[in-house]
Amino acid sequence: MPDTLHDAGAVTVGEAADAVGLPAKTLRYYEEIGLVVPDRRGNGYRAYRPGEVHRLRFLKRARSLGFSIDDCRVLLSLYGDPGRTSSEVKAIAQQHREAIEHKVAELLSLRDELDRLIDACHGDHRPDCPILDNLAGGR
Amino acid sequence: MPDTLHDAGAVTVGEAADAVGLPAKTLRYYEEIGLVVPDRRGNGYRAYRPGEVHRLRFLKRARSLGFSIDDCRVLLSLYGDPGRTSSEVKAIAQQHREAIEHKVAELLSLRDELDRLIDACHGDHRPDCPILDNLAGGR
DNA sequence: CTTGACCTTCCAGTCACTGGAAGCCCGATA
DNA sequence: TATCGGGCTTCCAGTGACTGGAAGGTCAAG
Repeated sequence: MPDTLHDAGAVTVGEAADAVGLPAKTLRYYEEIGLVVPDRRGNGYRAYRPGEVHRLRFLKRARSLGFSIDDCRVLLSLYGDPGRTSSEVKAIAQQHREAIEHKVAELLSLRDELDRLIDACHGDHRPDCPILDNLAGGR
Repeated sequence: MPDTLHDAGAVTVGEAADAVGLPAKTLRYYEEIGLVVPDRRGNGYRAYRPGEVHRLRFLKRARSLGFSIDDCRVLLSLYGDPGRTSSEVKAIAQQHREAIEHKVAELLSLRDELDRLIDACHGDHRPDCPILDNLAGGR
């Protein structure tokens, strides 16, 4: 576990995972797709430095807000770019917000349609069922 | 295209797809997973009979209501089972409704959180950005 | 020296398709 | 009869974002 002089402050994938609250598998996946690429120790073990752990935390938070991996890639690069503008960041967030809003509208419409079918179905021991009738009727 | 005496009323995958409004690829996929398995003509072509086209329409409608393929499998089997009870059907629909409701709640919570961040961000040419700050701060 | 907990890579599976390649079949035209 | 175009066949791979598992290397402790 040392290499302490060479990899000062660096931690293994398991330690980084515990520190951030993501599975180690996910960290390996993020490396594979080039999101957070740690150094390696002499034995081949990943060595996450504090900056990379920080990026992982950033990623975890962004993912928990529903941003796609591609969005996260852009957000991370903006985060690391002193020449960014806040309008670039805001645009991504707004686009994501609209996508969510759109999906909510879809789901609410589905829910309402299901509610109508569920209300129409007595739900007893008999076989006749307005839900199946609707599915079969296709309309 | 005949075989008319043997496969009366049966249509090819393309014709069935057009009739139902699903891509032919999807019909082949539904056969692969055992949802709707048509006969074959002498030349190997799929032969969808009216009953199978009907099941495909049922599937299309159920999928458009957001039911999973597994749900659809059960719904189809209930549809074809005279001994079913409407309560079985209703239970599936209610479970699906609750899953949708749950997802809506999640998305609305995400949306509200995004709204707060978006409102806090002035969105101009300057680099400082509460959205990035929040992602980086993790809290 | 062995145990056990790590770590490594690679492969497969998830869900419901979708795209594409290679090749067969059929009706219609030249 | 040759061939052309369109539709049919199968099989393989990719999507998003991981997740599970197998086979094997590494390391500190007992």
